[in-house]
Amino acid sequence: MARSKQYNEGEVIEKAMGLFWKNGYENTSVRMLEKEMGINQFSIYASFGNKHGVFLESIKYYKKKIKIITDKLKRSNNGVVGIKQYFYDFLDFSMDDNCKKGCLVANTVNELGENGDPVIMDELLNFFNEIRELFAYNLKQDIEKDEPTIQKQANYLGIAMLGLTPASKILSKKQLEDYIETTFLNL
Amino acid sequence: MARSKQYNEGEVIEKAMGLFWKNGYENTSVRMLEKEMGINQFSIYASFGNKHGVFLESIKYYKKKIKIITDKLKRSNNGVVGIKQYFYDFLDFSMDDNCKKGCLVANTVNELGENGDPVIMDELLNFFNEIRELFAYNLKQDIEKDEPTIQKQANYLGIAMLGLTPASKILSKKQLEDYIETTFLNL
DNA sequence: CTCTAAACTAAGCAAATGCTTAGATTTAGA
DNA sequence: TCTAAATCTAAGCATTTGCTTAGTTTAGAG
Repeated sequence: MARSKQYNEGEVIEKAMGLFWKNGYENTSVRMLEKEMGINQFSIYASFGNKHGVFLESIKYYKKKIKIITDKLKRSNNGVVGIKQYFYDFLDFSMDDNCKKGCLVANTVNELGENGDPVIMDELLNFFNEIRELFAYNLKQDIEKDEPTIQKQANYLGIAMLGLTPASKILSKKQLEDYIETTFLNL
Repeated sequence: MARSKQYNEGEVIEKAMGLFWKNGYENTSVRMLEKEMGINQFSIYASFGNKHGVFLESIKYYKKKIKIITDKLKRSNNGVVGIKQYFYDFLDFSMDDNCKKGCLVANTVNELGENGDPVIMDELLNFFNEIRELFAYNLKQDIEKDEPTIQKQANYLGIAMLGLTPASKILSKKQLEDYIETTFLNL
């Protein structure tokens, strides 16, 4: 009946996500997206409505991408040892040819703060809570821990995870590794 | 000989810092600064050169402002107990009529990343190191600790401090307090 | 008081922003 | 093969960005 799209929406969103991850929301312009995604502005607006829409899809794509390491943690059965491995896996995940991008979710929380769009902020808080619950699930494998301890430690590890993002932007890998080691010392 | 300035540079920088702290660098426009500082754009450029200059002065002013709580830590003689109090003091410091602004330094690290202006990034890294050294100084008061332990713990606490900023933007005060408690459990 | 040098106001600059629209191009079904 | 519908290109829209400049006001030395 008519012409078909000459691009794959998933593929172009992956590229968009890369830009947002590296530069943040405001510091990524539609012109930059156009160039990186390899399609015209018209096509961007036709597929995703507006810049906000491209960003929301990018967040979803990020979650899909990070699923590789969260699934690994889900399969792990070592309690706190598995979570510690998750921290190291995340360091690799967030490092892209020596460019420290941190976590897209943490970056966005930092940029938009509490004045950010409610739809986006809700998405981000949900992501944080999923990770926290996953930590709690794994901590339960350490049989000696009671429920209040598990919840406190899961919360602690969630925030420690968030902290890795600003830290990774100014510190050396050695310092980050020392940090992870000390973080898990008293659990 | 000529007209004198009708504003105090320190006073207007305090207001500028408030905006940068709340909104970040890119999300604060010169028009917004003009309004908040209460002076014309011409005066801004006459006093500080450009937006970048206003921001640098704002960072310096922030350091001066946070000195109140770092000085308190310097005077403290309780080792790790004093540092823990510093964490709580910082929570109060960064909370402004229920608006969670985090730490201006951490915010900027997050926004600009490693692509940020070298002069600014240097200023930020210096600030982090000063805090880390202050932590080390206080940790030395705990006589049972050896030097390598002190350095690792100081690094750990510095990053934990950084993490408080993204965390404060989505989590409750209770969660942040739990986090601080767990952070200091095994030090 | 006068005069000059600095500080003021406000209009305006080019460039970049998010988004739209007019028109050419392509493709699949009649 | 023709036609209609969806895609594409690229120019252009109003607004905002950081910064400048022309022209007025003001204060203090002589």
